[in-house]
Amino acid sequence: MADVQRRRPGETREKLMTAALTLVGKGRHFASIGIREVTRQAGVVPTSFYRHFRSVDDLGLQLVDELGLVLRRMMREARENVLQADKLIEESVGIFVAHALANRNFFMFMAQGLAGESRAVQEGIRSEMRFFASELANDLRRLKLLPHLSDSDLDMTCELVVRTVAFSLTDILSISPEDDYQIELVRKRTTRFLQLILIGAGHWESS
Amino acid sequence: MADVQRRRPGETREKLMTAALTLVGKGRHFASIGIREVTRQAGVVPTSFYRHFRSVDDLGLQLVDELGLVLRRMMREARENVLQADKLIEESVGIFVAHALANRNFFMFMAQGLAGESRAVQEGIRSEMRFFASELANDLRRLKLLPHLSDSDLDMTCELVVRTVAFSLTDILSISPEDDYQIELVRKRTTRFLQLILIGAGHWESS
DNA sequence: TGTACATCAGTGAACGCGCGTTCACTGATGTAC
DNA sequence: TGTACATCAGTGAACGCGCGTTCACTGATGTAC
Repeated sequence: MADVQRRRPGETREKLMTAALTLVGKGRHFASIGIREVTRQAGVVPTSFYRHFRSVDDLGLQLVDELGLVLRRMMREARENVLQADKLIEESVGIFVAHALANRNFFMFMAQGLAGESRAVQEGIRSEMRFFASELANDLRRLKLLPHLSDSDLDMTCELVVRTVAFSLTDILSISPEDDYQIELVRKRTTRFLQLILIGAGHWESS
Repeated sequence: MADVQRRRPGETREKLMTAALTLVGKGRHFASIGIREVTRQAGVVPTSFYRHFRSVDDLGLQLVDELGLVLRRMMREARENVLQADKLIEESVGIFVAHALANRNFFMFMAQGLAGESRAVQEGIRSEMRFFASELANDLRRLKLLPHLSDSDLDMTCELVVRTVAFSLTDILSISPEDDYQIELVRKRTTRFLQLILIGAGHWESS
Protein backbone atom coordinates (compact mmCIF):
# COMPACT_ATOMS: atom_id res chain seq x y z
CA MET A 1 0.00 0.00 0.00
CA ALA A 2 2.94 2.29 0.52
CA ASP A 3 4.73 3.80 -2.42
CA VAL A 4 1.47 4.49 -4.22
CA GLN A 5 1.46 6.42 -7.49
CA ARG A 6 5.11 7.25 -7.14
CA ARG A 7 6.33 7.62 -10.70
CA ARG A 8 9.71 6.42 -11.73
CA PRO A 9 11.60 9.31 -13.37
CA GLY A 10 11.67 8.92 -17.13
CA GLU A 11 8.81 6.48 -17.03
CA THR A 12 6.54 8.46 -19.33
CA ARG A 13 9.38 9.16 -21.73
CA GLU A 14 9.97 5.43 -21.97
CA LYS A 15 6.28 4.75 -22.40
CA LEU A 16 6.16 7.20 -25.29
CA MET A 17 9.13 5.64 -27.04
CA THR A 18 7.72 2.15 -26.58
CA ALA A 19 4.35 3.37 -27.84
CA ALA A 20 5.93 4.70 -31.03
CA LEU A 21 7.70 1.39 -31.59
CA THR A 22 4.47 -0.49 -30.94
CA LEU A 23 2.70 1.53 -33.61
CA VAL A 24 5.53 0.81 -36.02
CA GLY A 25 5.27 -2.87 -35.12
CA LYS A 26 1.56 -2.75 -35.92
CA GLY A 27 2.43 -1.82 -39.47
CA ARG A 28 2.33 1.95 -39.30
CA HIS A 29 5.16 3.90 -40.86
CA PHE A 30 7.03 6.15 -38.51
CA ALA A 31 6.71 9.11 -40.89
CA SER A 32 2.93 9.02 -40.62
CA ILE A 33 2.70 8.82 -36.83
CA GLY A 34 1.42 11.84 -34.94
CA ILE A 35 1.84 13.16 -31.43
CA ARG A 36 -1.71 12.48 -30.36
CA GLU A 37 -1.45 8.95 -31.69
CA VAL A 38 1.69 8.20 -29.71
CA THR A 39 0.30 9.63 -26.49
CA ARG A 40 -2.96 7.75 -26.96
CA GLN A 41 -1.04 4.49 -27.40
CA ALA A 42 1.05 5.32 -24.33
CA GLY A 43 -2.02 6.10 -22.23
CA VAL A 44 -0.88 9.62 -21.54
CA VAL A 45 -2.32 13.06 -22.16
CA PRO A 46 -1.11 14.74 -25.41
CA THR A 47 0.52 17.64 -23.59
CA SER A 48 2.85 15.27 -21.77
CA PHE A 49 4.63 14.63 -25.01
CA TYR A 50 6.23 18.07 -24.99
CA ARG A 51 7.76 17.45 -21.57
CA HIS A 52 10.11 14.93 -23.20
CA PHE A 53 10.33 15.60 -26.92
CA ARG A 54 10.16 18.60 -29.19
CA SER A 55 8.53 16.64 -32.00
CA VAL A 56 8.01 13.13 -33.30
CA ASP A 57 11.25 13.47 -35.25
CA ASP A 58 13.04 14.22 -32.02
CA LEU A 59 11.61 11.06 -30.52
CA GLY A 60 12.85 9.23 -33.60
CA LEU A 61 16.37 10.48 -33.03
CA GLN A 62 16.30 9.21 -29.48
CA LEU A 63 15.06 5.86 -30.76
CA VAL A 64 18.12 5.69 -32.99
CA ASP A 65 20.30 6.03 -29.91
CA GLU A 66 18.53 3.12 -28.29
CA LEU A 67 18.80 1.17 -31.49
CA GLY A 68 22.54 1.57 -31.16
CA LEU A 69 22.37 -0.16 -27.78
CA VAL A 70 20.34 -3.01 -29.23
CA LEU A 71 22.90 -3.50 -31.98
CA ARG A 72 25.79 -3.47 -29.52
CA ARG A 73 24.05 -6.06 -27.39
CA MET A 74 23.68 -8.25 -30.44
CA MET A 75 27.31 -7.80 -31.35
CA ARG A 76 28.41 -8.77 -27.88
CA GLU A 77 26.33 -11.90 -27.93
CA ALA A 78 27.81 -12.87 -31.28
CA ARG A 79 31.34 -12.39 -29.96
CA GLU A 80 30.66 -14.54 -26.96
CA ASN A 81 28.91 -17.35 -28.75
CA VAL A 82 30.51 -17.72 -32.11
CA LEU A 83 33.30 -20.09 -31.26
CA GLN A 84 33.93 -22.36 -34.21
CA ALA A 85 35.50 -20.51 -37.09
CA ASP A 86 34.05 -22.89 -39.64
CA LYS A 87 30.51 -22.17 -38.51
CA LEU A 88 31.08 -18.46 -37.99
CA ILE A 89 28.68 -17.34 -40.67
CA GLU A 90 25.87 -19.72 -39.82
CA GLU A 91 26.00 -18.93 -36.13
CA SER A 92 26.21 -15.18 -36.67
CA VAL A 93 23.24 -15.21 -38.99
CA GLY A 94 21.36 -17.30 -36.45
CA ILE A 95 22.01 -14.76 -33.72
CA PHE A 96 21.00 -11.93 -36.01
CA VAL A 97 17.72 -13.59 -36.93
CA ALA A 98 16.98 -14.32 -33.30
CA HIS A 99 17.56 -10.69 -32.34
CA ALA A 100 15.54 -9.42 -35.28
CA LEU A 101 12.61 -11.52 -34.08
CA ALA A 102 13.07 -10.57 -30.44
CA ASN A 103 13.30 -6.84 -31.18
CA ARG A 104 10.97 -6.82 -34.13
CA ASN A 105 9.68 -3.30 -33.59
CA PHE A 106 13.13 -1.84 -33.21
CA PHE A 107 14.37 -3.43 -36.38
CA MET A 108 11.27 -2.36 -38.25
CA PHE A 109 11.98 1.17 -37.17
CA MET A 110 15.52 0.72 -38.48
CA ALA A 111 14.38 -0.61 -41.85
CA GLN A 112 11.91 2.25 -42.21
CA GLY A 113 14.36 4.90 -41.11
CA LEU A 114 16.92 4.09 -43.80
CA ALA A 115 14.62 5.66 -46.36
CA GLY A 116 12.58 7.69 -43.92
CA GLU A 117 11.53 11.29 -43.89
CA SER A 118 13.98 12.64 -41.34
CA ARG A 119 17.47 13.15 -42.67
CA ALA A 120 18.84 13.08 -39.15
CA VAL A 121 17.32 9.68 -38.40
CA GLN A 122 18.53 8.42 -41.76
CA GLU A 123 22.05 9.59 -41.05
CA GLY A 124 21.91 8.13 -37.55
CA ILE A 125 20.99 4.69 -38.74
CA ARG A 126 23.60 4.74 -41.49
CA SER A 127 26.19 5.70 -38.96
CA GLU A 128 25.17 2.82 -36.70
CA MET A 129 25.60 0.50 -39.64
CA ARG A 130 29.03 1.89 -40.46
CA PHE A 131 30.08 1.42 -36.87
CA PHE A 132 28.84 -2.13 -36.92
CA ALA A 133 30.78 -2.82 -40.12
CA SER A 134 33.98 -1.38 -38.71
CA GLU A 135 33.66 -3.47 -35.56
CA LEU A 136 33.16 -6.52 -37.70
CA ALA A 137 36.29 -5.63 -39.67
CA ASN A 138 38.24 -5.39 -36.42
CA ASP A 139 37.05 -8.82 -35.35
CA LEU A 140 38.00 -10.37 -38.67
CA ARG A 141 41.39 -8.71 -38.52
CA ARG A 142 41.93 -10.00 -35.03
CA LEU A 143 40.98 -13.52 -36.07
CA LYS A 144 43.27 -13.23 -39.13
CA LEU A 145 40.57 -14.73 -41.30
CA LEU A 146 41.30 -12.68 -44.39
CA PRO A 147 44.94 -11.76 -43.88
CA HIS A 148 45.66 -10.97 -47.51
CA LEU A 149 43.13 -8.14 -47.67
CA SER A 150 44.19 -4.54 -47.28
CA ASP A 151 42.44 -2.57 -44.55
CA SER A 152 40.24 -0.74 -46.99
CA ASP A 153 39.30 -3.93 -48.84
CA LEU A 154 38.41 -5.57 -45.56
CA ASP A 155 36.27 -2.55 -44.69
CA MET A 156 34.54 -2.81 -48.03
CA THR A 157 33.85 -6.48 -47.52
CA CYS A 158 32.36 -5.89 -44.09
CA GLU A 159 30.25 -3.03 -45.36
CA LEU A 160 28.82 -5.36 -47.98
CA VAL A 161 28.17 -8.03 -45.36
CA VAL A 162 26.31 -5.58 -43.13
CA ARG A 163 24.21 -4.29 -46.01
CA THR A 164 23.31 -7.78 -47.08
CA VAL A 165 22.21 -8.65 -43.57
CA ALA A 166 20.27 -5.39 -43.33
CA PHE A 167 18.43 -6.22 -46.50
CA SER A 168 17.55 -9.63 -45.10
CA LEU A 169 15.90 -7.69 -42.33
CA THR A 170 13.19 -6.58 -44.72
CA ASP A 171 12.66 -10.23 -45.61
CA ILE A 172 12.30 -11.27 -42.01
CA LEU A 173 10.03 -8.39 -41.12
CA SER A 174 7.67 -9.09 -43.99
CA ILE A 175 7.13 -12.61 -42.69
CA SER A 176 4.78 -13.50 -39.90
CA PRO A 177 6.97 -14.16 -36.81
CA GLU A 178 5.31 -17.55 -36.34
CA ASP A 179 6.10 -18.79 -39.81
CA ASP A 180 9.15 -20.82 -38.83
CA TYR A 181 9.46 -22.34 -42.24
CA GLN A 182 9.79 -19.02 -44.07
CA ILE A 183 12.17 -17.73 -41.44
CA GLU A 184 14.33 -20.77 -41.89
CA LEU A 185 14.44 -20.05 -45.61
CA VAL A 186 15.61 -16.49 -45.02
CA ARG A 187 18.20 -17.73 -42.58
CA LYS A 188 19.60 -20.17 -45.10
CA ARG A 189 19.57 -17.69 -47.95
CA THR A 190 21.31 -15.01 -45.91
CA THR A 191 23.93 -17.54 -44.92
CA ARG A 192 24.55 -18.37 -48.55
CA PHE A 193 24.79 -14.70 -49.46
CA LEU A 194 27.47 -14.19 -46.85
CA GLN A 195 29.34 -17.32 -47.85
CA LEU A 196 29.40 -16.07 -51.41
CA ILE A 197 30.76 -12.71 -50.31
CA LEU A 198 33.43 -14.25 -48.12
CA ILE A 199 34.53 -16.62 -50.86
CA GLY A 200 34.86 -13.55 -53.06
CA ALA A 201 36.88 -11.82 -50.36
CA GLY A 202 39.07 -14.88 -50.06
CA HIS A 203 39.99 -14.63 -53.73
CA TRP A 204 40.09 -10.85 -53.89
CA GLU A 205 43.44 -9.42 -54.81
CA SER A 206 44.27 -6.26 -52.94
CA SER A 207 46.49 -4.21 -55.21
CA MET B 1 -6.90 29.32 -80.91
CA ALA B 2 -8.76 26.17 -81.83
CA ASP B 3 -8.54 23.16 -79.57
CA VAL B 4 -8.83 25.27 -76.46
CA GLN B 5 -9.10 23.62 -73.05
CA ARG B 6 -9.47 20.21 -74.60
CA ARG B 7 -8.11 17.86 -72.01
CA ARG B 8 -6.12 14.83 -72.96
CA PRO B 9 -7.74 11.78 -71.40
CA GLY B 10 -5.77 10.60 -68.39
CA GLU B 11 -4.05 13.93 -68.08
CA THR B 12 -5.20 14.62 -64.52
CA ARG B 13 -4.40 11.08 -63.46
CA GLU B 14 -0.89 11.58 -64.74
CA LYS B 15 -0.61 14.95 -63.04
CA LEU B 16 -1.62 13.39 -59.73
CA MET B 17 0.95 10.60 -60.00
CA THR B 18 3.66 13.06 -60.96
CA ALA B 19 2.63 15.31 -58.08
CA ALA B 20 3.00 12.45 -55.60
CA LEU B 21 6.46 11.67 -56.96
CA THR B 22 7.40 15.34 -56.78
CA LEU B 23 6.47 15.45 -53.11
CA VAL B 24 8.53 12.33 -52.49
CA GLY B 25 11.41 13.96 -54.35
CA LYS B 26 11.10 16.99 -52.07
CA GLY B 27 11.88 14.75 -49.13
CA ARG B 28 8.40 13.78 -48.00
CA HIS B 29 7.73 10.15 -47.20
CA PHE B 30 5.00 8.57 -49.25
CA ALA B 31 3.29 7.20 -46.13
CA SER B 32 2.71 10.71 -44.81
CA ILE B 33 1.27 12.22 -47.98
CA GLY B 34 -2.43 13.07 -48.06
CA ILE B 35 -5.01 13.46 -50.77
CA ARG B 36 -5.35 17.21 -50.41
CA GLU B 37 -1.60 17.58 -50.55
CA VAL B 38 -1.29 15.64 -53.79
CA THR B 39 -4.12 17.52 -55.48
CA ARG B 40 -2.71 20.85 -54.33
CA GLN B 41 0.66 19.96 -55.83
CA ALA B 42 -1.06 18.83 -59.03
CA GLY B 43 -3.08 22.04 -59.26
CA VAL B 44 -6.36 20.19 -59.16
CA VAL B 45 -9.39 20.27 -56.92
CA PRO B 46 -9.38 17.62 -54.13
CA THR B 47 -12.50 15.89 -55.40
CA SER B 48 -10.79 15.09 -58.71
CA PHE B 49 -8.61 12.62 -56.89
CA TYR B 50 -11.47 10.17 -56.45
CA ARG B 51 -12.12 10.11 -60.19
CA HIS B 52 -8.84 8.22 -60.61
CA PHE B 53 -7.85 6.59 -57.34
CA ARG B 54 -9.62 5.12 -54.37
CA SER B 55 -6.93 6.24 -51.95
CA VAL B 56 -3.31 7.33 -51.77
CA ASP B 57 -2.34 3.69 -51.38
CA ASP B 58 -4.11 2.92 -54.61
CA LEU B 59 -2.10 5.65 -56.34
CA GLY B 60 1.01 4.06 -54.83
CA LEU B 61 0.16 0.72 -56.38
CA GLN B 62 -0.19 2.31 -59.79
CA LEU B 63 3.16 4.01 -59.27
CA VAL B 64 4.69 0.58 -58.72
CA ASP B 65 3.40 -0.47 -62.13
CA GLU B 66 5.06 2.54 -63.72
CA LEU B 67 8.21 1.82 -61.76
CA GLY B 68 8.23 -1.54 -63.48
CA LEU B 69 8.34 0.22 -66.83
CA VAL B 70 11.22 2.43 -65.69
CA LEU B 71 13.18 -0.63 -64.61
CA ARG B 72 12.51 -2.44 -67.87
CA ARG B 73 13.71 0.61 -69.82
CA MET B 74 16.89 0.60 -67.78
CA MET B 75 17.39 -3.10 -68.40
CA ARG B 76 16.95 -2.66 -72.14
CA GLU B 77 19.48 0.14 -72.24
CA ALA B 78 21.97 -2.00 -70.34
CA ARG B 79 21.49 -4.89 -72.76
CA GLU B 80 22.06 -2.66 -75.76
CA ASN B 81 25.07 -0.83 -74.43
CA VAL B 82 27.05 -3.25 -72.36
CA LEU B 83 29.21 -4.80 -75.04
CA GLN B 84 32.58 -5.64 -73.58
CA ALA B 85 32.37 -8.54 -71.17
CA ASP B 86 35.38 -7.36 -69.18
CA LYS B 87 33.73 -4.02 -68.44
CA LEU B 88 30.28 -5.48 -67.89
CA ILE B 89 30.06 -4.52 -64.25
CA GLU B 90 31.42 -1.02 -64.57
CA GLU B 91 29.18 -0.17 -67.48
CA SER B 92 26.08 -1.64 -65.89
CA VAL B 93 26.67 0.26 -62.69
CA GLY B 94 27.19 3.41 -64.73
CA ILE B 95 23.87 2.97 -66.47
CA PHE B 96 22.16 2.27 -63.18
CA VAL B 97 23.55 5.39 -61.56
CA ALA B 98 22.57 7.48 -64.59
CA HIS B 99 18.99 6.19 -64.42
CA ALA B 100 18.82 6.66 -60.68
CA LEU B 101 19.76 10.30 -61.13
CA ALA B 102 17.46 10.81 -64.11
CA ASN B 103 14.47 9.24 -62.35
CA ARG B 104 15.36 10.36 -58.86
CA ASN B 105 11.78 10.64 -57.64
CA PHE B 106 10.82 7.24 -58.93
CA PHE B 107 13.74 5.56 -57.27
CA MET B 108 13.12 7.42 -54.05
CA PHE B 109 9.61 6.06 -54.09
CA MET B 110 11.07 2.61 -54.62
CA ALA B 111 13.51 2.91 -51.72
CA GLN B 112 10.75 4.15 -49.45
CA GLY B 113 8.28 1.54 -50.54
CA LEU B 114 10.51 -1.39 -49.59
CA ALA B 115 9.83 -0.64 -45.94
CA GLY B 116 6.70 1.38 -46.51
CA GLU B 117 3.29 1.26 -44.90
CA SER B 118 1.36 -0.50 -47.63
CA ARG B 119 1.97 -4.22 -47.82
CA ALA B 120 0.74 -4.27 -51.39
CA VAL B 121 3.26 -1.65 -52.50
CA GLN B 122 5.97 -3.46 -50.58
CA GLU B 123 5.12 -6.73 -52.26
CA GLY B 124 4.95 -5.03 -55.67
CA ILE B 125 8.41 -3.56 -55.38
CA ARG B 126 9.88 -6.83 -54.16
CA SER B 127 8.32 -8.60 -57.05
CA GLU B 128 9.82 -6.09 -59.50
CA MET B 129 13.20 -6.76 -57.95
CA ARG B 130 12.79 -10.51 -58.23
CA PHE B 131 11.84 -10.12 -61.87
CA PHE B 132 14.87 -7.97 -62.47
CA ALA B 133 17.11 -10.54 -60.81
CA SER B 134 15.68 -13.40 -62.87
CA GLU B 135 16.18 -11.46 -66.10
CA LEU B 136 19.76 -10.80 -65.06
CA ALA B 137 20.22 -14.51 -64.44
CA ASN B 138 18.92 -15.26 -67.91
CA ASP B 139 21.38 -12.84 -69.44
CA LEU B 140 24.28 -14.31 -67.56
CA ARG B 141 23.22 -17.79 -68.53
CA ARG B 142 22.99 -16.76 -72.17
CA LEU B 143 26.44 -15.19 -72.03
CA LYS B 144 27.80 -18.30 -70.33
CA LEU B 145 29.68 -16.16 -67.86
CA LEU B 146 29.23 -18.44 -64.85
CA PRO B 147 28.71 -21.82 -66.53
CA HIS B 148 29.64 -23.90 -63.49
CA LEU B 149 26.79 -22.52 -61.38
CA SER B 150 23.56 -24.43 -60.97
CA ASP B 151 20.41 -22.54 -61.88
CA SER B 152 19.47 -21.92 -58.30
CA ASP B 153 22.96 -20.74 -57.38
CA LEU B 154 22.95 -18.35 -60.32
CA ASP B 155 19.58 -17.06 -59.17
CA MET B 156 20.94 -16.54 -55.69
CA THR B 157 23.94 -14.64 -57.04
CA CYS B 158 21.75 -12.36 -59.13
CA GLU B 159 19.42 -11.76 -56.23
CA LEU B 160 22.40 -10.62 -54.18
CA VAL B 161 23.60 -8.39 -57.00
CA VAL B 162 20.21 -6.72 -57.30
CA ARG B 163 19.96 -6.18 -53.56
CA THR B 164 23.40 -4.68 -53.42
CA VAL B 165 22.56 -2.28 -56.21
CA ALA B 166 19.26 -1.44 -54.55
CA PHE B 167 21.07 -0.58 -51.35
CA SER B 168 23.41 1.69 -53.28
CA LEU B 169 20.28 3.51 -54.30
CA THR B 170 19.89 4.81 -50.78
CA ASP B 171 23.46 6.07 -50.98
CA ILE B 172 22.83 7.90 -54.24
CA LEU B 173 19.56 9.36 -53.08
CA SER B 174 21.03 10.74 -49.89
CA ILE B 175 23.58 12.71 -51.91
CA SER B 176 22.85 16.01 -53.58
CA PRO B 177 22.48 15.23 -57.32
CA GLU B 178 25.07 17.89 -58.16
CA ASP B 179 27.75 16.40 -55.96
CA ASP B 180 29.61 14.61 -58.75
CA TYR B 181 32.45 13.64 -56.49
CA GLN B 182 30.28 11.77 -53.99
CA ILE B 183 28.34 10.11 -56.78
CA GLU B 184 31.58 8.93 -58.32
CA LEU B 185 32.51 7.39 -54.97
CA VAL B 186 29.24 5.49 -54.78
CA ARG B 187 29.70 4.33 -58.37
CA LYS B 188 33.16 2.97 -57.61
CA ARG B 189 32.12 1.35 -54.39
CA THR B 190 29.11 -0.34 -55.95
CA THR B 191 31.34 -1.62 -58.74
CA ARG B 192 33.70 -3.12 -56.20
CA PHE B 193 30.82 -4.73 -54.32
CA LEU B 194 29.65 -6.42 -57.49
CA GLN B 195 33.15 -7.49 -58.45
CA LEU B 196 33.53 -9.10 -55.05
CA ILE B 197 30.24 -10.92 -55.45
CA LEU B 198 31.08 -12.17 -58.93
CA ILE B 199 34.52 -13.34 -57.85
CA GLY B 200 32.73 -15.27 -55.13
CA ALA B 201 30.35 -16.71 -57.70
CA GLY B 202 33.29 -17.66 -59.88
CA HIS B 203 34.72 -19.78 -57.08
CA TRP B 204 31.41 -21.05 -55.75
CA GLU B 205 30.99 -24.77 -55.87
CA SER B 206 27.51 -25.84 -56.75
CA SER B 207 26.92 -29.18 -55.12
C1' DT C 1 -25.75 13.58 -90.94
C1' DG C 2 -28.52 14.75 -87.04
C1' DT C 3 -30.63 14.05 -82.61
C1' DA C 4 -31.25 12.11 -77.90
C1' DC C 5 -29.25 10.18 -74.24
C1' DA C 6 -25.57 8.09 -71.20
C1' DT C 7 -21.11 8.37 -69.43
C1' DC C 8 -17.14 10.62 -67.82
C1' DA C 9 -14.11 14.05 -65.58
C1' DG C 10 -13.75 18.22 -63.22
C1' DT C 11 -15.92 21.77 -59.83
C1' DG C 12 -17.17 24.27 -55.45
C1' DA C 13 -19.51 24.13 -51.18
C1' DA C 14 -20.05 21.86 -47.07
C1' DC C 15 -19.58 18.40 -43.16
C1' DG C 16 -17.62 16.73 -38.97
C1' DC C 17 -13.36 15.27 -36.99
C1' DG C 18 -8.78 14.80 -35.30
C1' DC C 19 -4.64 17.24 -35.39
C1' DG C 20 -0.65 20.11 -33.22
C1' DT C 21 -0.02 23.42 -30.00
C1' DT C 22 -0.91 26.96 -26.11
C1' DC C 23 -2.16 27.96 -21.61
C1' DA C 24 -2.81 28.14 -16.69
C1' DC C 25 -2.97 24.95 -13.06
C1' DT C 26 -1.50 21.13 -9.73
C1' DG C 27 1.04 18.35 -6.84
C1' DA C 28 5.30 15.88 -6.15
C1' DT C 29 10.30 16.08 -5.81
C1' DG C 30 14.79 18.39 -5.07
C1' DT C 31 17.60 22.15 -2.96
C1' DA C 32 19.28 25.86 0.27
C1' DC C 33 19.83 27.39 4.60
C1' DT D 1 15.36 18.31 11.32
C1' DG D 2 12.39 21.75 9.51
C1' DT D 3 10.91 25.36 6.44
C1' DA D 4 10.60 28.04 2.06
C1' DC D 5 11.11 28.01 -2.51
C1' DA D 6 12.24 26.38 -7.29
C1' DT D 7 11.86 22.91 -10.57
C1' DC D 8 9.73 19.24 -12.85
C1' DA D 9 6.15 16.26 -14.91
C1' DG D 10 1.47 15.48 -15.72
C1' DT D 11 -3.42 17.53 -16.53
C1' DG D 12 -7.67 19.34 -18.90
C1' DA D 13 -9.67 22.87 -21.56
C1' DA D 14 -9.41 25.38 -25.55
C1' DC D 15 -7.90 27.25 -30.20
C1' DG D 16 -7.86 27.35 -35.11
C1' DC D 17 -6.79 24.63 -39.05
C1' DG D 18 -6.39 21.23 -42.55
C1' DC D 19 -7.94 16.76 -43.40
C1' DG D 20 -10.85 13.04 -45.97
C1' DT D 21 -15.08 12.56 -47.88
C1' DT D 22 -20.00 13.57 -49.64
C1' DC D 23 -22.96 15.87 -52.59
C1' DA D 24 -25.30 18.01 -56.44
C1' DC D 25 -23.99 20.29 -60.49
C1' DT D 26 -21.75 21.18 -65.17
C1' DG D 27 -20.11 20.64 -69.60
C1' DA D 28 -17.61 17.77 -72.78
C1' DT D 29 -17.24 13.36 -75.11
C1' DG D 30 -19.04 8.85 -76.81
C1' DT D 31 -22.88 5.92 -78.51
C1' DA D 32 -27.36 4.37 -80.67
C1' DC D 33 -30.50 4.81 -84.04
